[in-house]
Order: sequence, then structure tokens, then C-alpha cells
Amino acid sequence: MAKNDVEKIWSLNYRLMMSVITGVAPDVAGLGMEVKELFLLTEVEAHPHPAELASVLSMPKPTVTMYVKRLEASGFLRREIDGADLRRHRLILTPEGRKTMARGLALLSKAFGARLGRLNSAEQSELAVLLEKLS
Amino acid sequence: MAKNDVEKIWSLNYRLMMSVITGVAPDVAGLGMEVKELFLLTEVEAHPHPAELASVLSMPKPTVTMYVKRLEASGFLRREIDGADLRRHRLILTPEGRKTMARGLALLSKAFGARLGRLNSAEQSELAVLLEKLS
DNA sequence: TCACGATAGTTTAGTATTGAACTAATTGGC
DNA sequence: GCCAATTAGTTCAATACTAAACTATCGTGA
Repeated sequence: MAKNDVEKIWSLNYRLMMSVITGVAPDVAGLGMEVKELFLLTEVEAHPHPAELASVLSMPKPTVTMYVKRLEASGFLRREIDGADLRRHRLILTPEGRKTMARGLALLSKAFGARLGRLNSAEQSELAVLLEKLS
Repeated sequence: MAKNDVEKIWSLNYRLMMSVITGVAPDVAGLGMEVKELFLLTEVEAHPHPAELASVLSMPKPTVTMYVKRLEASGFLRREIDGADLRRHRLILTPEGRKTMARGLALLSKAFGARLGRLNSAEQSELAVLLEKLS
């Protein structure tokens, strides 16, 4: 594949993502959280420890600390010290956090889904497969 | 397509992009610019006016102002007042800017291309087509 | 067991980003 | 032609982010 195509794919994809994020930001803010905080919430169940979250989301550790602090203050998650390793904090979604996350994801799905809707069902599946290979 | 799949595609794609950006950031910094400044540079020829750049890149106007200021100070681009509309500034890549942009894109291509390399040629073309439809 | 290199998470201090308000120029309606 | 509404870009003040340094705990090897 020519270098130009790599750049083109990158540019298209980057602009798509930024545009969707910018579009949903005001609605998500209405739920009492920022978009990046929402992204963090969605990964909490799969990665309950801040260090993992930082790694998975390519976010600096102090940023995770701050987001977690805010999400905890808002009642969206709580922290427990991990008994097996007193350095680690296990993050747990509260029912309120789960509910608000679902609402936020619905907004995101709607915004991103509006773009995805330009693809037919087979194309969407194909895209999912391709992105999975890339991850 | 189920809502879950939309969310999954989103998550995979977001993490992919962030991971690539984080990976190339130190190398790009070595060229004397930030990754987001590089993205801005790559759109300058297609969108020579700051307001368009803000719109295309989903970036607030003051952010564009600052990036342009820094890129100009670094000698990567220069500004001309647009004769037809004295409010507008036309941005022009300098030869140095073009050269450095090419280097930055090469780094990005290498990092992103390393992921794209997991797809065969047909899959890469398919991905480009799908993303273009989404844009 | 104890010392030390590594890891989890936080704090601090400085930089980066951006919403709101601003100036300057343009456009459309009358 | 003139003025109100709109648009381009900037400034300022406030917030968000993050690199570096720190504390606490862990794990390993002698």
C-alpha cells in the first residue's frame, strides 16, 4: 500500500473521530461527565485498575487519577483497595455510574451510528473485522 | 447493526488512534512540532484559512490561532492577508514546513502502517473505501 | 530477612487548551 | 448608502492536562 494511502486513511479516520467526539460533547456534558471520562468509564469493567486504564487508553497516569477523582466525586464509581496488593485500587461502577454510562454510550452510538449508517450491514461487519485486526 | 457493535467499533478505533498518536509523539517532537500541529500542517494546503482548519479538524478557533502562531514562529508556515477579504489569513507552507511535514508524515505512516500491515492489500483498500464513505 | 529495583497511585508545579468576549471586516436587507 | 447581523481571527482569564518527583507497597535475590 502506498504511503499516501496510509496518510489518507489516517486523516479520514482522525477527522471522523474528532468530529463525532466534538458533536456529542455537549450532550454528554449534560449527563454530568466529559467525553474522555465516559471513555474511561466504559473500560472500567474490563480494566478495573488505574494503571491498566492509563495503558489501554494511552493516557498519562495523573490524568487517570484526576478523572477517577471526578467520577468518584460525581458518584459514578467507587474505589476499593485491592486486598492482594495494597498499592492497587480496584474501581467499581456504581449503579448510577452504569446508568449514566449507558446513556452516554447511547449518545455516542447515535452520533457514530449516524455515520456508520452510511454503510450497509455487510460493510459494517467488514469494518468491525478490519479494526479488530488492527487492534 | 446492534448498538453493542457500534460501541465496539468505536472503542477499537479510538484506542487504535490514541495508541498510534502516543507512539509517534516523541519522534514527532524531535522534528520541532507537536502531533496536533503536524495534523494541522497536513490540512493547510487543502484548507488555507484558519477558520476552515478549525472546522475540518474539529478544533476551537483559539487553538488554531495558537498552533499557527507556533508553526509560523518555527518557520514552517507563513501568513498572508487575503486580498479579497481582509479578515482572512491565507496560510502558506514554507519549504522547510513542507519538508518537516513530510518527515512527520513518514513517522506517522510508519507507526500507523505497522498496524495497517496486519491487513493484506485487499483489506487495506476495503478499509480506505469504508472510511471514505463515513467521512 | 532485608535491601533494592520495580510498580501503583498521587501531588505539585508549570504548560496547554479553550470559552467568552473582543476588534475588524463583510454581507444582506431596506 | 447605511446599519444590523455575521464571520475571521485574536486576546484574556480560567480550566485542563501532564511531566517530574514523591510515597507506599511489592517482589526478588543474596
